[in-house]
Amino acid sequence: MAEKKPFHHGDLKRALLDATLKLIDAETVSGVTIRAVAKATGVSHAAPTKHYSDRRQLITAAANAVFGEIVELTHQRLATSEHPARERLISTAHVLYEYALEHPNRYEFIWRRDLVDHDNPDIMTTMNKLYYGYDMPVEESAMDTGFDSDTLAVLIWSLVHGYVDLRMKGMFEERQDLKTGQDRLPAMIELLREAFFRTP
Amino acid sequence: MAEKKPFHHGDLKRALLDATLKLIDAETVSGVTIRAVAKATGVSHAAPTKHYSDRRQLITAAANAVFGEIVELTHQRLATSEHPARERLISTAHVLYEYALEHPNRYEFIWRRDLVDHDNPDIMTTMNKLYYGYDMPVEESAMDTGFDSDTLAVLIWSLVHGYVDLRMKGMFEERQDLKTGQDRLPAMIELLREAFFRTP
DNA sequence: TCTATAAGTTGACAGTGTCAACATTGACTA
DNA sequence: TAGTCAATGTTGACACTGTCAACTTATAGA
Repeated sequence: MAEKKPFHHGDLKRALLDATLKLIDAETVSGVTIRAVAKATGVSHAAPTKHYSDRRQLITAAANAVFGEIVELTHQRLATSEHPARERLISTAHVLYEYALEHPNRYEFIWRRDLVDHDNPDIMTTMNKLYYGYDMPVEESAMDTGFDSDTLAVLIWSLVHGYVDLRMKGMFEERQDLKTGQDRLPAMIELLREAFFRTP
Repeated sequence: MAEKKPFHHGDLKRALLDATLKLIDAETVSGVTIRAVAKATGVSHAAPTKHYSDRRQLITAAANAVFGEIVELTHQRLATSEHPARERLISTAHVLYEYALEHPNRYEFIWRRDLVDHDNPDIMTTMNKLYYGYDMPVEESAMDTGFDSDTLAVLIWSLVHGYVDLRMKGMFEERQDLKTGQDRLPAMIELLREAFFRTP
């Protein structure tokens, strides 16, 4: 019990990142102050600046970690999902959807332009992996249905992101007529299935 | 030129709101500090607290003004749009889209839960007017196409909002394969037209 | 005319990010 | 093995923020 505080932390950079994610989960990204992260890691208030030059850099690193998780889950899901292209496409949509519902605070902050530097090299690398995961089934689906693949990709992305975003913001709960059905994505997916994938 | 500063401003509450919107347009919502708004209005740093108890209340008032504008535009557009329900529905989508592209900073901040109190009575009143504008053509379209109207409404909202949101965040510019087509909503709308509105 | 109160001002406080100056440690080199 | 230097951490300071209490000024109504 004598070994209290070694001057050097060992892996402070990683520890700061973990503390940041924990704070985001617990009290949204606005709870992430440099000083709070430092305190949570048991280190002086200015120590983080030695590893992350900025608050923005710290939060950007956290966003990169989150995007990484989503990439991982997407690739996993694609590896195990059914063959037909339309089902693979829908699977990728569900990954995003489920992650957002399970980690709302994380899903919210990764899109904050003021807090996350989306031009950061690491982020861009992660993003490309993400695109790769989504593009594959999109291409297949497009060939299947005869629709323009770019448009189809943007449509799926927009639809899922938009629904998740608005839902997290409580838009749909306010409406009396929409109050009942909480989980509306399945219905929307079904509607898309009918619309896009019915054989003519 | 002698009449410099009357102690009472006259309509400071309104002036503060205008200054807030101007700041949002000029440098995003993060530029809206109480003190900056006060200075822009030529008033002391604590004066705003007499009209808006909080920074949050001030920004909420600004959001209410923006939602009001969107309501106004929606109703205008519906009054002049073509009769077929599908076209009226698409018109409402375009209102949101065009407003967002013209005033990106405004469209961005109105959804910020941490800055805007969406439970505020004024906001809720404005929201209801907004829903009313969208619901009317949705109902008609649903009857036209045989799809569930709630699902259709959520789908349109989600799609437009999602596209606008992701586009503003630069998601689509990063992709080499999507770099060319900047304005992709028309194509998506066309795709929806084909998918939903083709007569079976 | 008097007075309560709405509307503004001033000064203070704690919390924030960030920087410069200093202290400690460990790794590399001679 | 000794010595040095860069990396890592600490401390103290600064300007800026939102917010509050205490004070001042002007206005509306009795």
